[in-house]
Amino acid sequence: MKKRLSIRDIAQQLNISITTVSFILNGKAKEKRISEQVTERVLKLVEELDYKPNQIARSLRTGKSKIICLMVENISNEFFSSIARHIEENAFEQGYKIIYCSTENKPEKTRELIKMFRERNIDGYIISPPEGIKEDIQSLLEDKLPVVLFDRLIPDLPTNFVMIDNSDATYKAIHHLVEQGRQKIAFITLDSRQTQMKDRLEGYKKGIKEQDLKPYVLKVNYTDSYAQHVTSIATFLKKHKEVDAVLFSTNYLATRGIEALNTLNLKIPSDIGVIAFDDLDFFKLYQPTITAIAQPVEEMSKKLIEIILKKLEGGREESDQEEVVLPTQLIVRNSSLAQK
DNA sequence: CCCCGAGCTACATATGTCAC
DNA sequence: GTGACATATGTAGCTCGGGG
Repeated sequence: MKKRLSIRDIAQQLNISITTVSFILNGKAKEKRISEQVTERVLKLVEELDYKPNQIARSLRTGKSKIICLMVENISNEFFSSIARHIEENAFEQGYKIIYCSTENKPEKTRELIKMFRERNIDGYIISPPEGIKEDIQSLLEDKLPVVLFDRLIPDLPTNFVMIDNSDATYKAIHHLVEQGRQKIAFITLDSRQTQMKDRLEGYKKGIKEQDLKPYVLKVNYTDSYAQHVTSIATFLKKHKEVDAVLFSTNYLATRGIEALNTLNLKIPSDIGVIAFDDLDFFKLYQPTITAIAQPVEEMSKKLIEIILKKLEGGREESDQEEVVLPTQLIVRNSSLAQK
């Protein structure tokens, strides 16, 4: 069995100490006043032998892994994957790597993932938490591990977070639909106690109440399949034929909802107006184009990584909690416009 | 007193060794 | 067979020695 090259091999081959090699590889040659000759010889040999420091050993010594985990609901969702992409890029620039994983909104799976990350000495946690993991997050906080939540909060647990103004987002959407002459506006959402879902519902209700309209709300199960969602939405709309506009609380409910409208042969926007949450590429390309509530993905990502790095590098200075709430933008397209 | 760099140790965990 | 103790792993950070 071939043994992996270690820093010791480099040192022995050049007849210098391990420490010297370590200094040079960590960019401290100047600071430690190591001669240019030695520095060069080390770098050359490292290159020749293609030596790579053992990250496990390194993290054993330093207690740092230079890895941040990003736990999202579902990495295949375009919203989360584009957040992930931006975070990865920002982290990479700072010498950090990202590990993604999907919680699937399951507390048991999330718990196991957090446990695994702790055992692997992961430096920081960026999490969009499912319900039921308050204790786990709390224990991370107690151990002074850098944690930032995003997309949703855990009620009664003070943490760093980056969010959007969910209630304002749906409120503005209702306002726009009313402006376009819609009067029977339905809200299709998840049966969920997650804060972002509660807030989106609240914004809807506020808008409806202010306009003195009748609320139409459908709550579907998160765990239901694609087909089940399509059926539930179609059934709901068949039952409430007077509905003339639909606001969807997530991007996947919107795509499934559009499919439901197609099965019912309802035309957008003449029969029914549509607004989706999140600005997916699909909504720009679909005919008619779909009006969408866009989250500031780039800014959210930037903030997230900024906060986590600040906690990471800033030592243990008991810096206060960072609470960021960003505005959304309603991107008006054809699906919500008034009919002449 | 400075410069260069060698030597030692902590870190977490698994496996080995030895006395009983 | 069991429990106690020793050793090995790769690295970074600190201390300090030796030569000038």
